[in-house]
This record gives sequence, structure tokens and C-alpha cells, in this order.
Amino acid sequence: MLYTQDHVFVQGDVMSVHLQNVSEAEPFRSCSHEYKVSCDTCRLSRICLPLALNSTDLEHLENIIQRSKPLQRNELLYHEGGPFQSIYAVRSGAMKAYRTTSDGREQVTGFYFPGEVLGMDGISDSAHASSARALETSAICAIPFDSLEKLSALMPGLQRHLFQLMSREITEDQLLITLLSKNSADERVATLLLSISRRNARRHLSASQFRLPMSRVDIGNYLGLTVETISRVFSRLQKSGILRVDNKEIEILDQEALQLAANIAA
Amino acid sequence: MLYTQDHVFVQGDVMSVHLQNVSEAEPFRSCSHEYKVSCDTCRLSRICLPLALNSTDLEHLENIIQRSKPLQRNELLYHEGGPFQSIYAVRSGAMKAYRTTSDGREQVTGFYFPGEVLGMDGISDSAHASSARALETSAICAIPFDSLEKLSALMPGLQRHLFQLMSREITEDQLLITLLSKNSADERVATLLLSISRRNARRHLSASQFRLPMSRVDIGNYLGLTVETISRVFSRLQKSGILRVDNKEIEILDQEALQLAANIAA
DNA sequence: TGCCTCTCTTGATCTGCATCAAGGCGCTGG
DNA sequence: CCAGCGCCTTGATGCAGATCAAGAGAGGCA
Repeated sequence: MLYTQDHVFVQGDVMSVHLQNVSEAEPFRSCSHEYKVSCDTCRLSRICLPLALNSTDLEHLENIIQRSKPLQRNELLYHEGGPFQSIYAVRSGAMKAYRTTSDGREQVTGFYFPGEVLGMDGISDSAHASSARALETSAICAIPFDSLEKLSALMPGLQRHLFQLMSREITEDQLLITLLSKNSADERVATLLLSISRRNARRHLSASQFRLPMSRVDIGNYLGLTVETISRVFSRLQKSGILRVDNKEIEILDQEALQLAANIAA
Repeated sequence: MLYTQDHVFVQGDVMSVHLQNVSEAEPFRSCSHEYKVSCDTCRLSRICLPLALNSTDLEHLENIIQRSKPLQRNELLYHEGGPFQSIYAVRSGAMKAYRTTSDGREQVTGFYFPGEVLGMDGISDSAHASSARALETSAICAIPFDSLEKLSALMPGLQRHLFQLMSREITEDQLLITLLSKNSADERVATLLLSISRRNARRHLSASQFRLPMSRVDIGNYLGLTVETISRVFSRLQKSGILRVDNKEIEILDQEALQLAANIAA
């Protein structure tokens, strides 16, 4: 129905095709020279792995990280039920994670920007509990989890960092739960915009002007609202002078008013 | 949270004793002989600590676990913003976890029954991101996290179980997100009842008859609904012959119909 | 024993968002 | 260049659940 459109159109088939073809299906298995990047030259390392790792430790970590050619828009990174092997760090682009309900609808559970890590929900039973798809062309680092486990037993800082990363994911999910349970449509949208704004700032990008990588459908899905409502909220916020909206281009004109509109805990 | 029924759990339910002395403020700081219990005699160990730990490992784990006198109904176990020191396993009774929004309202983020572990949201920044309160008289095992970290670096099985435990929490939060975002009042309530039923079954209690430890207010809060709606849904489910409701006593008369009413992915 | 308070239930009404419907804009490919 | 399809916007209407209101139980305590 409403939410199925971009989902019906491909996935399953494309994925199974990919699964037959080694290089496509397991893009991270063979990392070629061309995508070689190292953590210590990565501009995101401060965000992505803010470990107090010494250089030998960092080298060990780098040795297990795999990179592949970038994912194109709408390409799947992993899918629900598929074998869990790695967690993933976004290097560039943007991803969405979602699960599919029994009646075939999607629930978007999160958006992931450069420096952020996804895929940790697959650890508990060795299968991914959600799917992840590129919202635009995206470069991803895959970190094989079994190697990571072994390494982190040897490197206390890494172990702690992993626990913290997962704990943060829990905290953020709880914030979303609260948002869905207690806040109005306007508040939800305002909160999402502020979240994106903050995450941009963390990467030294503009906190007030950015392009949304996701569609209105995805936003609505994530926030438990319909496309129409998202569209109306954007119009409303624009009319009241808080935002300038031009399709996916957003400019926050009045940060304080937006914060007020979000009306949530810190 | 929802859907926890058949997972593998980790931790420690059980436990041992020790500690130095007691105060109301830090109930676990001090604990005495009287609360001595050991993991290997705990009826919940299969649920709480299904580790393939050998007896030496188990002994090590037990040595770090602290127990105190039971919490009374409405007593706080930890509170939002308070220093994070331990994660907690419920031995008996029931707990709720919740966060407080900026405008002072509560959002219940989970209910925890014997054998289940809570408090992991505090790891990321050394302060609890939520509060936890006893719904009834409850016995709790505290597991100091720094000791647990050190132990788990030495015991690969323990490390893995911790990762799995946290991953499971993420997965369950995502199911709640989906429930709040996509399901009707009836579906939400039915899903919660089924979740509680399954978790009872896991502890070899009746899956069809039980007493809800939480109030209608807490249920509504957790499910993003008002008390009145919860009450009406209970009445409706009773009228249709699916439940027998007598205040907090619930009997599931038609499991299949309830499952149908829940209408969610497995 | 009876009062007080807290929790739950039920009814009446209101409202925010979903749903239904229609049209516009901006790609992309012929 | 236009056709067609995604994607977005806007308007009209409907409905699930919130809100408001009023009692009824049930437990704690004097």
C-alpha cells in the first residue's frame, strides 16, 4: 500500500541475484587496492572511532576493516534475516535501516550519516534483525564482527568503545520511542530536523542548511506519520518563518523557534 | 520489553553476596550474609546466564555480583542522570524503566521480569539514561560494570553474551518502535499481553493466567495510549471472549484470537 | 468500621492525523 | 521536445483515540 512502493520494486529479486554473484553479493569479501583508505587519514576518525588507541592498536583495527566500492542509491547493504558478519561504518552518503512487518509494511528504524555505525542489531542471533539501504551513493566500511570481538578482548579501550556504541544505540531508540509515544506531528518533524542539524555540525558541516537524503515517505515512516502530514508540517513551519523548504533542501531560519517547536528534553 | 521470550540471556541472575554495608541510598554497597545466593543454585540461571561457563568462570562471575535487601514497591533502583556503576538482573518481582521528558512527563521504556537484565543504557556516558522503579517487592542482583568489563576481556563467552544482551535490547526497542508507529490500540495491548505470556512461559509459569504487576497507567504510558483506552481495550477483549479480566488478574481464554488481534510479525 | 485516596471503568464529546482525491513539479528516457 | 512516472503538495472528509466528566471498587490506615 502506501509505504510499499520503493520496496516492492526491487529488493528481493535484486538481492537474490546479488547473492549468486560473488563480487556483487559479498562486496566486502575482496577489498581491492582501489578502495584502500586508512582510519588515521579518515576525516571521520574522531567521530567514528574516538578511541585512545595507540598506533599499533589502530593498525590492528585497520587490518580487519574492509572496504568495497560504494553502494548506489537504493542498494541494500544487508537484509533482515541475512547472516550477520559485520557491523558497518558510514564513510560518506547516508543509509536507512528498516524492518518489514508481517503484513509487508516497512518501519524505518534509523538514518545513518558519515561516522555513524549500524548493524549492531544482528549480534544477538547471528542474523540481521533489520535491513539497510543506501539513500544515496554511499561508501561503507565493514568491520567483521568476529575479528572485532577477538580484538576487543585484547584491547580494553576497543571493548569499552563497542559497549558504549551499543548503549548509545539503545538510548537513541528510547528517545525515538518517547518521540513516537508522546509528541505531535510538528514536534516529531522538528526533532528530526534538529537531530540532523546537530549531526551535521558534528561533521563540521552547516547546522542550518542541508539537503535531506531521504524522501518524505521515509521521514513519515520513521516518525510514524503519513507523507501528507510530513508535507503539511513542512509547509506550516515554512509559513511560520522557521524553515525555508525547497524540496529536499532545508534551511533553518530560526533555530530557537524550531527548538521550541520540538519541545522535547534536551 | 516485548518479544523477549525465548532468547538467550546472559547475565547474572544470581549471585552471590558480599559486600560491605548498607544504606538506603546505595543499597548494593552493603549487603549482608542474609541475602546470600549463588548463581548455580538460582532457578533462573538457565534464563539469566545460559553461558557455557565452566565452574571456575562461574565462580569469578559470582564473585563480582552484589545483592541487597529487596526493593519495595515504588522504590527506585537507579535514576536518570545518576552515576552508572552496575547493570541489574531481576531475581524476583518486576521493574519498570522510564525516562522523564523535559515537560516532566514519564515515558515507560520497558518492563523487566525475573531473569531479565536492565540498566545497559547507562554505559555510553557513565550516567543512567533512564530510571528504574520496582513495580512490586523485587530482589535484584547488581553486577558492577567495570568488573564485568574486565572479566569479559578474559572470558570470551561472557563478552559475547554481553554483546548479545545489548543487541537484543536494541532489537526489542525496535519492535516497540514499530508497534507504536504502526499498530492500533488493540494490537498494542494484545502484543504486550502475548509478550508477558511468553515471558511467563519461559519461567515455567502459566502462559494463560497471570497477574499484571503494573498499573493501567503504566501500560498506557508504555504503549503510547491513555488509561481510558487501555481500560476500554481490556473491556473489549473481555467482551469478545478473548480474555477474562479481573482488575490485574488476566486470563487468556483464546490464545489464537489474541494472536490474531495482535496482528504482528511473529 | 468507616473514611480517604488511588485506580479503574464507562460514557460523551472533541480533535489531530489518516485517508481519499486531485493536481503540480521535475526527472529520465524516447 | 514531450511523455510518463516518482515524488511532493494541498484540500475535503472521516475516525481512532484523546480529553472531559462522573462514578465505582479496592486497599490502607485511624
